[in-house]
Amino acid sequence: MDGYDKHAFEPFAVTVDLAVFTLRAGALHVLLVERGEEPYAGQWALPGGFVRPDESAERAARRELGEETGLTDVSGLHLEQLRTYSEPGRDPRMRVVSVAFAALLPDAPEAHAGSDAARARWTPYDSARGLAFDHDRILADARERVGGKLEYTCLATAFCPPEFTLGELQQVYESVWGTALDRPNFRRKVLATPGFVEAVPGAVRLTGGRGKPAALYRAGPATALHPPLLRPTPEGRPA
Amino acid sequence: MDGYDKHAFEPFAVTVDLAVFTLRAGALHVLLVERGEEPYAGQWALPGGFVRPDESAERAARRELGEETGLTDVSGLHLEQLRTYSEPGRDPRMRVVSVAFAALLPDAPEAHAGSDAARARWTPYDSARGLAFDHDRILADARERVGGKLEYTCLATAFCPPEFTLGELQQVYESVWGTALDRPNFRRKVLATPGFVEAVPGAVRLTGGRGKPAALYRAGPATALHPPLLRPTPEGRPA
DNA sequence: CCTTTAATAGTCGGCGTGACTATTAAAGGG
DNA sequence: CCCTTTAATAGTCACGCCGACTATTAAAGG
Repeated sequence: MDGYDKHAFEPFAVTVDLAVFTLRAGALHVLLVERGEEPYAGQWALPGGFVRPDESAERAARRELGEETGLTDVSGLHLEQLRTYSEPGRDPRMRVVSVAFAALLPDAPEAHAGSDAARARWTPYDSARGLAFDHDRILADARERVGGKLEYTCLATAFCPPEFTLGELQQVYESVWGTALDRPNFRRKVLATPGFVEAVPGAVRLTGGRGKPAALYRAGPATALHPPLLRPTPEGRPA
Repeated sequence: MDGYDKHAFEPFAVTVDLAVFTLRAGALHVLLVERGEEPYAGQWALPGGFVRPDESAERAARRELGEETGLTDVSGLHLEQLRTYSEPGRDPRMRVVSVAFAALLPDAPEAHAGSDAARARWTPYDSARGLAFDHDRILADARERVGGKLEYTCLATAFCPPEFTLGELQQVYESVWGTALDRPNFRRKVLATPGFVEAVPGAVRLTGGRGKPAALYRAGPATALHPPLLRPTPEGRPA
């Protein structure tokens, strides 16, 4: 922040990159766009774009989110700054630093190819490899961050529609963490956390097949989880 | 990352800002510099500077850290990217986005005024208010992040010299969290976590006054804490 | 009406942890 | 040289959370 008059001011391009997650058929999916131009033409990449001079990175990210998903209202969606990637050479053409964001969508509307991309597609997380630039790394960082936030925040409800069943909420955790959870224990934990979810009186959702319909819940006012809901460790990681 | 040919490329200045913490006399201190030029001339600010064209933000932060602290070797110090601040207008002169970092120092060598700053000083955290730009906000975010990381990582040893007592380690937690901890419980917890600390056989440190000298420990190989060492909640925060 | 499916309710033991008390070790003063 | 002081170290106890598991209930479909 200091020394404008002593050092030369070096211009950078500033972009945002978005890791947009959603759940489809119980599996974690991420929004990818196919690049139409060199470099990496024809390869898949995270959606993103330039930050305009009159907007913050957060605002640019939300604007891009609307453009790429085709959603008309993205104001309520959870958008979280991950970190900034600034290695020289991460873009072969010019010096560009990118502020990465993670976003969570309840439903998955069909992707709209933005102005710059050839195509856009929801891709299962496990199939999203070999992305352009350093986007493999960004995507992995995003998933790790979201997984961690599920532990100690109420973020999981951001993946769900306004009214959801506890089973659906559990699927959020299982998909992001990649582990199975015990249903009664999950239920007990969620209901014991004040303000996490609140019951919608009398409302039920048919499971599609047979069996008892599940009760519906809404996201509560709480944002933090005390105590946290820790993901099962495949044996503690000492290092 | 897309659309270089369709949108105008807008240049930004990219800087790093550093929240450098240390412990002095058992209290959390932060490194501040006095601005020599407008705007905010005469006010205190976080140290920082421009990212050069050939370096990443991390590298720029480490370079600035060396310049401002006067330390000859900053390679082993913990440096962590916080987030990026990009609000238009956060600098009245030009469009500048700043990548903020937090750093932890074991000892507190006297501060060297960098090339750009009038003075540099270690300041008690509680007295560090009214900083230039949005640095009040950055500093608060940094403290919150460091406090959180103490819960589930072994970061606390980064505040300590190579060999330290458990009492010193406890002071790290108490200073950053601003709460008192029960000594026997803290000791039990730390020693029960494999790889957090390892005893230095036979070595002791005089406490300065009377009383039994404390045993010395070194930082262990672990980086994560399982289970976490949660800070006492002044009654759970539901919202 | 019976079967099926899944939600919901309840139990039990272990472990981590907060609160607390007791003991030990060593430095410094008299 | 002993005795006081100071702080480290050891140990106890009960509560609460949580993982693992079993039992019951409710409703849809054949």
